[in-house]
Amino acid sequence: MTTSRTYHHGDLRNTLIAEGLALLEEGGVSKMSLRAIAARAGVSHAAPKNHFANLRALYTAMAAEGYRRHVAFMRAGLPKRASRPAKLAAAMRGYVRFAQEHPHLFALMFSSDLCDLDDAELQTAGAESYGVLREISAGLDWDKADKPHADLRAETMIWSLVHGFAQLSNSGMLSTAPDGSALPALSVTDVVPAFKYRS
Amino acid sequence: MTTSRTYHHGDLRNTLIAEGLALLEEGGVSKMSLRAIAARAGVSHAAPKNHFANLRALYTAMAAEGYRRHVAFMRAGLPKRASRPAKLAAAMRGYVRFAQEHPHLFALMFSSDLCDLDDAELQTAGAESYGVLREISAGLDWDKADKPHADLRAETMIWSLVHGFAQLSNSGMLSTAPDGSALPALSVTDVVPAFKYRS
DNA sequence: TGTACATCAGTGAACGCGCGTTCACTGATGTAC
DNA sequence: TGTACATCAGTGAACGCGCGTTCACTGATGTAC
Repeated sequence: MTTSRTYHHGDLRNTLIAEGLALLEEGGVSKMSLRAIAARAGVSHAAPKNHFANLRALYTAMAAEGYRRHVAFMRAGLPKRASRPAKLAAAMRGYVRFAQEHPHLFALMFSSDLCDLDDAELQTAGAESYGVLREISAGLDWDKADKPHADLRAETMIWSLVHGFAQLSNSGMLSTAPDGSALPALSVTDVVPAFKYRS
Repeated sequence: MTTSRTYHHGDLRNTLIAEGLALLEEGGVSKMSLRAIAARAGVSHAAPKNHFANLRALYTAMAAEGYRRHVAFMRAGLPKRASRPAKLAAAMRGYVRFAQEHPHLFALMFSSDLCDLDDAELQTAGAESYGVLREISAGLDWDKADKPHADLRAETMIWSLVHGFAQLSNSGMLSTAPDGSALPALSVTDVVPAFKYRS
């Protein structure tokens, strides 16, 4: 947002996405509305119509931006020259750390209630995020590598594991036992099965 | 709902929970409201106040009932006399099948936006559900069983795996590849690492 | 067995609120000549 | 370089809607005597 305001904003589309994400991080889904986001962007609540057909389209664009940040998070922690297992561990930790640091955004990215999950831009961004785990887990050799679809099973296992861990962690279910007592903090990598790579 | 209606309903509390769950299954979270549930129960929308302080309390009671059904689902598929690995596989499949057959209820049960996750009744019901997996994965011996918190790590791995698999499955992300092509259908048990039991 | 009365669990109208959307409008910008 | 004009991207008021909540009320039930 520039200090010298003009009648025309200049970059309202991106500003709406950015302010929407900021509002989401602060207050969660329940605090988001077209009016609140427009107000934060310093614009009347009818202005977004020029850039997004409806609220759902704005949420979808926010989710796509979420995936881009998600990819960046995973890539940021990836050591350049390291063993593949070390890279996999880094990517898994990045996945979970993103979810933990941006719980509301993480939830938005998987919410069919709020986003159009079939949107092309969202699909593209999501595919790139998924691709990070996919690449690293290709050729991952574990107990059932002889069974069909070895690579698919490996990437599905890794993805389920990090995704479930992230969700449960965000629900507070990994830090407190059913009886209410505190649990020792586990990392997602404490919970990956043993494996090696075929190649 | 009885056919001969009286002024006093007789079992409105349970009816509200049941009709709320029915509405949730049919239309998802966005179709739920106090007014809609009351109308479904054949009662004015002020009547629920006598049984639930607010909407959140009703949602929380619905989620608790969800956990009870969740437990029943997992237990229903458990073979009485079978190896522990076979029991674990059955419980995992029950967990995922529940989520797939009741996606909206499953989402409600983990939603801090809608439910009071600290509610005593909800905690009790949730602990029993968690307990099923916990019991079966106690003593599960996998690659890192010598490391600390072996049992905690085992149950966390199993839980993360089934939970993540269920979530991703419900988001449609396990049936369609990033490029849009169809994927072979995997079961959650295709994705569990090898293990044996210590005892 | 009948009556009085407190309590419980409903009714239905009204309230205020925030929402997304619509609409006539207007200021700013870019282009043609 | 100046003017006319189309187009773009805003404004702000108004709309209707569904929501949860409140409130005075009333019918049904249970209990005391």
